Amino acid sequence: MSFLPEKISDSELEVMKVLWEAGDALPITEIRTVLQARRGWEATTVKTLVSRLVTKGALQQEKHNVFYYRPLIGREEYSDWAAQDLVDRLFKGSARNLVATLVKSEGLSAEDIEELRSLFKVED
Amino acid sequence: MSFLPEKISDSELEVMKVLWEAGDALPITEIRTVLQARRGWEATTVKTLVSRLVTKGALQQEKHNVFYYRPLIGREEYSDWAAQDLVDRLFKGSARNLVATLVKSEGLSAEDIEELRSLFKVED
DNA sequence: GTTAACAGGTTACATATGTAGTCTGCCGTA
DNA sequence: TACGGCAGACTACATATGTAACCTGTTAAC
Repeated sequence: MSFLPEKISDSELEVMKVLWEAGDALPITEIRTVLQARRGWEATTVKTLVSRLVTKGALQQEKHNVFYYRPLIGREEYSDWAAQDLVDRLFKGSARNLVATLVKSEGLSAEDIEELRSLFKVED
Repeated sequence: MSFLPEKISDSELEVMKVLWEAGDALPITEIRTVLQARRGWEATTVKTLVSRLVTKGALQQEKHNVFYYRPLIGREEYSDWAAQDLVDRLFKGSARNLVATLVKSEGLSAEDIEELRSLFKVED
């Protein structure tokens, strides 16, 4: 159940997102540029977060001219884990309860529901 | 969107759960008894967590012979918020994506899916 | 070739979190 | 009525997290 070496913090997650979006390993510069624009973070802040992620085993360093960083955890994988974690912590382990909550709380539009119905049909 | 005064940490959440389950305000003793059994926490640990929750505005103290603690945030309310937070942070703001993930990741049993279909019908 | 910018490494520092101890006063029981 | 236990208040301390500066060496541009 735990392909997650350690918890990824909120700020660290921002770094992961940049790499997931890129779909490829990136050098620090690239990551920094995105996060400077997106979050206003200083270069050193980004470097710290990246280092911590490497230590945690969430990123891998690849040496070229300069280090490139590659996610060792996929976005899907992480999202699945986070969803399951939420289910376990707050929905008594029942994914159904979570979905019911989303439906009731208007988190889903009519179109969403339409699309989900087809998803469910596939599952039959 | 934010009826949550501040973030509730994992350990603090355990305290909230005890009160949510009780469905009523409880004195420290009661909370401590449950968490000592459930998590092996010392009395002072429980007291610290309760204090922090009061400071955060998640619990209210009611003075009787002794303080009773009452949740100011309901479990439903918190769960809704946490679900939405997850959706925002990892599912691009689309609850549909989260549900799709749960379906794909086998988090839902055949019976779950059956029941959800009826939920969706109600939503029509 | 001298300088400006940046990579990589190290250090910093405040707040949050997990976990718990001390101290003081009251209250119920022997 | 003396004492043991617990409430409430305060303090403690390590690790995690958010955010960033400093230092040193390289590299690219002038």
